[in-house]
Amino acid sequence: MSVTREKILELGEELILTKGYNGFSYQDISTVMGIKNAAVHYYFPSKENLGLSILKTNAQRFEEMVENMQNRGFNEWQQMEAFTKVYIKSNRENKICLIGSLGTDINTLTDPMRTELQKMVDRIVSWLELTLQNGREKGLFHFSMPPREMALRILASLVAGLQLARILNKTDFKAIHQSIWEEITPK
Amino acid sequence: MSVTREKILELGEELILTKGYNGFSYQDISTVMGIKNAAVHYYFPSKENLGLSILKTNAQRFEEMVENMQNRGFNEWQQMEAFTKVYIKSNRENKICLIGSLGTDINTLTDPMRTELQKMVDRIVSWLELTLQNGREKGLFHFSMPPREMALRILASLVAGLQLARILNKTDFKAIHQSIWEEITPK
DNA sequence: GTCTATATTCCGATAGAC
DNA sequence: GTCTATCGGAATATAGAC
Repeated sequence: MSVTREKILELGEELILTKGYNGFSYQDISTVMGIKNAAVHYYFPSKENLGLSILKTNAQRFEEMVENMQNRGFNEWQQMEAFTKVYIKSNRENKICLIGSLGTDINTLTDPMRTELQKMVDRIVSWLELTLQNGREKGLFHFSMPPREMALRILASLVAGLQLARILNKTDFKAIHQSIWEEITPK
Repeated sequence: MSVTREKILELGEELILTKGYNGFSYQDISTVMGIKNAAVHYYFPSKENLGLSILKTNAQRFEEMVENMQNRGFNEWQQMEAFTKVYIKSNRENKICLIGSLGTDINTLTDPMRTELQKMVDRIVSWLELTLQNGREKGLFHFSMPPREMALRILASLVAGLQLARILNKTDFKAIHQSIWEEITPK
């Protein structure tokens, strides 16, 4: 696959996470790369096309991470740790996550993008739910509410944690991150 | 104050909560009102001007709510309930909140808007922190982490709860809302 | 296959009509 | 004071050059 195409995908994702889907243009990408904005249209005919590709890349990245963790024999606690570490990295880089960013703009997206976003979030919540449930059965986690409720609550905390940290202070994300672990760690 | 101006403020806020700050235009407002887009510029010379007014209106609305609750002698539990009810209403109307919406677009906002947003969120977190702390001292709430940590965690859950609910399913917000109360209700 | 010149539409904003 | 006609520029996208 072309290196230019890869670079466009990378820049596009970064722009969605920093300026929002409706807050960046092909110009933003092309000027950084030293080409004309229309050159970007060669690789991604429409902005929706680019957005969709970024979404699919992310969904795939998630699947690879899960697969990789299972190949390495990570237990549920280690898997949760790896998942939250992705968010810690985003916070360090002043980025929010794809879910929070596209969640804001969802009503301006086309159906294919909306569907892909739903699919990805649904998959992440299901994985979180299963990981929490299995981990609790093994005594790695402690909580009393239904696993899906806990999964949604943790994901929500992480997603908006990044947004709040960008508005207020980076260290506020650490507090939110810590509170999650305080809630599920066995006493 | 002019009724046209009021209507513009109302529509502008709704658009920020449904399509995002960079996802709506003066056209969206003017067509609904049956006027030309330039007429909106008479009341709000620039989009930043409109955004700032919407932010200040919201901050003021929050202060009025707090004042009103204290005048009525609401205890901390009742105050928290009233606060979360605002989010339940937003969820019913398929809207996210101003914090989540502008949090996504923060890097595309002007300094005055960013400052106003920070001020508002800071105020809400401080109020939440104090309410949680006082309520805990009275035995109305039960939690072990620092009040500010809990305040950030609850706000994050509410903010992204709306975003997740819009992506997945309205009922998912109810699960998140319930999990908050399960966490702070004394056993 | 890769990119540029160019078209089209829409956005935010100004000057001026009533 | 209230609104419209209109502008300059930016955004997305196409046709065609190399």
